[in-house]
Amino acid sequence: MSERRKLTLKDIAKELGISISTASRALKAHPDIAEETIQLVKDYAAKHNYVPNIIAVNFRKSRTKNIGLIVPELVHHFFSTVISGAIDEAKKSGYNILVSQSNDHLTDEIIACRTMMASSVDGLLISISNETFEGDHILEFVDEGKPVIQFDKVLEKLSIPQVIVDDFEGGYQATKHLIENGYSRIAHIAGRKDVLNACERLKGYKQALNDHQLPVLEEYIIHCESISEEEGEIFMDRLLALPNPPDAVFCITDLVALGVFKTLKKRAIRIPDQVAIVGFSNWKLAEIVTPSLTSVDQHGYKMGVEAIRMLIQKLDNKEYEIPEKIELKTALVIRESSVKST
Amino acid sequence: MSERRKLTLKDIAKELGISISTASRALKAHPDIAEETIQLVKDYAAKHNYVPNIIAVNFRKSRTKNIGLIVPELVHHFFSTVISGAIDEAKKSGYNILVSQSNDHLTDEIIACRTMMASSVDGLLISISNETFEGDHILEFVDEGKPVIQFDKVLEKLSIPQVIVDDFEGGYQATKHLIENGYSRIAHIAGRKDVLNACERLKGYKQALNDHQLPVLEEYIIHCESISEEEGEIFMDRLLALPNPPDAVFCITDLVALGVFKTLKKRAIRIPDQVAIVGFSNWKLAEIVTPSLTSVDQHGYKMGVEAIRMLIQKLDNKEYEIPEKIELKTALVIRESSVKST
DNA sequence: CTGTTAGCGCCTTCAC
DNA sequence: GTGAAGGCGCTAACAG
Repeated sequence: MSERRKLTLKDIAKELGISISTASRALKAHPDIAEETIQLVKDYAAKHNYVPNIIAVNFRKSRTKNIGLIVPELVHHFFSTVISGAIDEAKKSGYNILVSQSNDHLTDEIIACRTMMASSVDGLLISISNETFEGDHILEFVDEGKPVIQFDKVLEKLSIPQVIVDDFEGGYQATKHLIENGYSRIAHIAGRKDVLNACERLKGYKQALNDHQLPVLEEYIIHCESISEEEGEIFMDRLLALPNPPDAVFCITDLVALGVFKTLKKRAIRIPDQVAIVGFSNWKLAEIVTPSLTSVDQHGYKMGVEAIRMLIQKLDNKEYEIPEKIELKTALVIRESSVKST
Repeated sequence: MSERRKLTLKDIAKELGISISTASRALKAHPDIAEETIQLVKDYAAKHNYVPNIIAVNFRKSRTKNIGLIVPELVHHFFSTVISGAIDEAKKSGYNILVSQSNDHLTDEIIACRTMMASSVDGLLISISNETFEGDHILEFVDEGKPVIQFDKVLEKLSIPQVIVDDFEGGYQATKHLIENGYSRIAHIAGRKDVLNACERLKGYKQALNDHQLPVLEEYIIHCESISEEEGEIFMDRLLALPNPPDAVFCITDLVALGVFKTLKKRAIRIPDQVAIVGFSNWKLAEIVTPSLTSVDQHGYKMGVEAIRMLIQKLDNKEYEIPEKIELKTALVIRESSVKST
């Protein structure tokens, strides 16, 4: 079993009575090595199953073939989907994905970045935490000449390429869908004011109302802090307490929508006949709840794939133009929670 | 900005008029270097923020400080929880986690293993696919002298250390709980006969019935193939068609339980008054469904932590004994689906 | 066509 | 207390 030392080029060279470099070149079928030498070496290598020492190769080429990937939270349907896409795509080019999480804390994110840097990944994919408003720790990568791609949650001012979803469009579509299905008093339980994605969704919501001659009412817009189920419950209660309560709610994310469900059920308010709901992200739970939840899909897998592609193109230094920003279209998945049964 | 070449030991040595080896030793505060030299070097290094080239260090030590982690499916609540624990724990010892997935296919698993091997991880954590009954691809790691730890879904015959959950106990507790809550005709929608975890849960179920003088009825036990929501629906229908249908169902996993929910709701059968349900894994969905689902928690995060600990102990070659098998206890999380409202 | 040489950056005997 | 030298495994420029 173990401890048979791995075969090296040196061993092959000695055994075959050739030089190390010839052996090296033969294995790569270098054009000016004799065909028969190539065969000789390749056969020997195959027979003794020679495997090049990757650590040495990487050292020589000063790279690792590893790509760092930092997300706010790993145990999260959307992000795990992105990771899944990133892994599958990276594999195709022989890259590995090294995952880390920030738990939505800036300090953790900075540590994760430094660790990634220390372990010498060739490049980085990052989706920033809710607490990240400065990106010096991210720029350190760029300063080292390592490419970085932001995805989903991005820091606009960094001027680092990004792969995002069209949150504005998503918000617009969700709201438009509600309007077209006969709802007119549409509230929005929004995200944090300081998070870009949330702002875009809010803008989309407002624009859709405007485009359909509906008023934008400030009392219909409530901003979350923790983006939790509890907030959904509480804020829905608050909305219902209004003199003129809404007949539909567009929620910043499915989890919040779930809280809204709870409040409505507790009060025996029928969904979608009395109040309609649309979520965002299209988590697994959207299909599970009763009634099932209409939600805006963000194409997480695709986002992972595209982000990796962009990064690998930069790494491999292909000459053709690489777009600095990819904006994926959202897809509204219409289910029961937003379509009246009549 | 970029392209300022990184500082090396050589640079420091030249600058300070000392030799490379002295610089190297000084940075590690080697005992027989003069205190003042140490200060000199350390100060210089700090001032010019010298960072050792990890790739070179790893090459020298022929290791990577990377640990491979292969799961059947990344986008899966339980596994992402395990990964999360593994990452957090590995970080503490300066190890990185390199994630890959098999999609529950043997071929993909083999490829993932080879890729991991090629990229030279120092060790491997693996949870096998449903199609894995031979483990030569896993043994290749061991042959290379790289430690491997199995977790959750393991191949018993490999005699490779494992971290698992006590599935037998989980099945036993779930069934016992149902019995104690007044249910006596308890069915089990089981997993595949060829998957160890599923067999253990089934054994636990049977044992609990035996211990409480209840008969084990073959018609109450149905084996899944794909472990899907659809199967839950179909099999529940089948169970209800029995002359003497069950009054409770213990499901191999929460997803299957969800299918059971659907069938019961479709037929307007009240949960848990007419039929009780217990799931397994305690996914997020268990708290979300109505009524909420009683489920057996597998402590995924802890499993990730323990598996990494075990592996790192092997890597760091600590001399004290390392248990070859850690069996975590399950925890029954009692919710509404299994407790009569009376 | 093939071999020699010179590193990549770091660590570690072995001398002095 | 410090330095010189060799080598980890592989690649590539430079000679023949």
